[in-house]
Amino acid sequence: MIMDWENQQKQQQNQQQHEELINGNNNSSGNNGIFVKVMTDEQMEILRKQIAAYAAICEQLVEMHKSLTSHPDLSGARLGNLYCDPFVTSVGHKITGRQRWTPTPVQLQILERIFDQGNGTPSKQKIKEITSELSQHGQISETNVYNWFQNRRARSKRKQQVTAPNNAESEMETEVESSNEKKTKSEDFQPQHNQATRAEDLCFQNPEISSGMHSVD
Amino acid sequence: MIMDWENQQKQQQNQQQHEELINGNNNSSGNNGIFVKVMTDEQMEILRKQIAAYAAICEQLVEMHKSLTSHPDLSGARLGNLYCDPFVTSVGHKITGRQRWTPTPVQLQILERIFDQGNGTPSKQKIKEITSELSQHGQISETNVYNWFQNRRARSKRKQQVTAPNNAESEMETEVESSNEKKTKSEDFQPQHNQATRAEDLCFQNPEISSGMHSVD
DNA sequence: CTTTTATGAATGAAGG
DNA sequence: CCTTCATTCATAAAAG
Repeated sequence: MIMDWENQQKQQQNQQQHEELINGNNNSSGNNGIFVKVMTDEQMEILRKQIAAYAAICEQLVEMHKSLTSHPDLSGARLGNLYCDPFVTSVGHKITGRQRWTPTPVQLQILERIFDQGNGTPSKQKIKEITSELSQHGQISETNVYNWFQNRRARSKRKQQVTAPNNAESEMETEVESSNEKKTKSEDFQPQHNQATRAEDLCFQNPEISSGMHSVD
Repeated sequence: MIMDWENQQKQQQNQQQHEELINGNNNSSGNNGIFVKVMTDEQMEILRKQIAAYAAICEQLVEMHKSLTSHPDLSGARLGNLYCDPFVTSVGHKITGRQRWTPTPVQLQILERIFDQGNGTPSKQKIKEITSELSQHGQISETNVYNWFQNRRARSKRKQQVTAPNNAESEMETEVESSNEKKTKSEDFQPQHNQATRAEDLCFQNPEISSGMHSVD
């Protein structure tokens, strides 16, 4: 469930691998069950609802916030103070200080979006704009943005190189890649047991996934 | 400000569904093949991040309200209900875990041997060779080898660092920050204090909020 | 089963 | 741009 993912994001919890056994739940025919990563319609629907729930919560919170804050000064920068955690106040020094920037999820999404827009050349001016926008979502500098794009491109390239190192002279279909290489992980290594079936593209990047997803049924 | 998350929604990515007909060619006993959605690892990763982003946003908003309103229970409790999703249980567990390469004893032995030979930087070509050799003893990829050497070197170095500094230990009051002391780098960005909007780092990290928000099960 | 540790992998930043 | 390093994250394995 969702919780598991969040736990992963936070700290190490024990968790175990789980592969869905297809056809294991609705059919007892002699179908020996293959292990793949797969979602049934039911699960898709569940996921959709879950995400929709998140979206709804966000909306509600935004609304609540809007109505609750009739004071203009309460918004924006003030929010940062919410995060005054015991660490900072107690030491006020370097304990909490992480020396390297880490993009917030929101920032990351924006960055990814910009990256996917194809304008592979983040010009100096562009960087400024982006930085400006992102700074509304957390501390950031132009250097951070620059580095991010630099790394993003390099690594996306390297990954492609691994994926298709076989073509030397024949030109492949060099389209469709921009949308394809937004993924960030999962390399070419083979898990010891079994590899999942491959499929075409599925893009869940958009929160409006909900409308898209249930159209399948 | 923070809830500019509408921006995220603007990101119109091409999203499409893909249905995989599993066992559709056989199995006509009652149910003629079921449609399921197959997701690749990358897609799973994307989804995971997407949801994590939502989670982070929601958490931030929740915190925000707790502070802005005098009734922390108001927002908190209400929100909890939104998560009461009866369906979650049907998915039950995580859909897919990320898997990682684990060197076989033989592979490990070979790697250690090569590492001890002193060649600190296995070039790309070298990596290929090593990978080739190791693949005879189990599933492996160049990336795995690359990572292994990276990690091996880094950790070997760190260990030395801990063992070596036995000289001039006069004021070992605040130890462990040895690497931090010489961190006179250009702090282009502000080491964030109260402005942080990163859920991973601060108060949101504790499971309490999570459990509060996810009153599933 | 839960907690801890070891380690593969991801990634921001520096160097060239 | 590309490579390398340092740090952090996530998880398989080990310990309790």
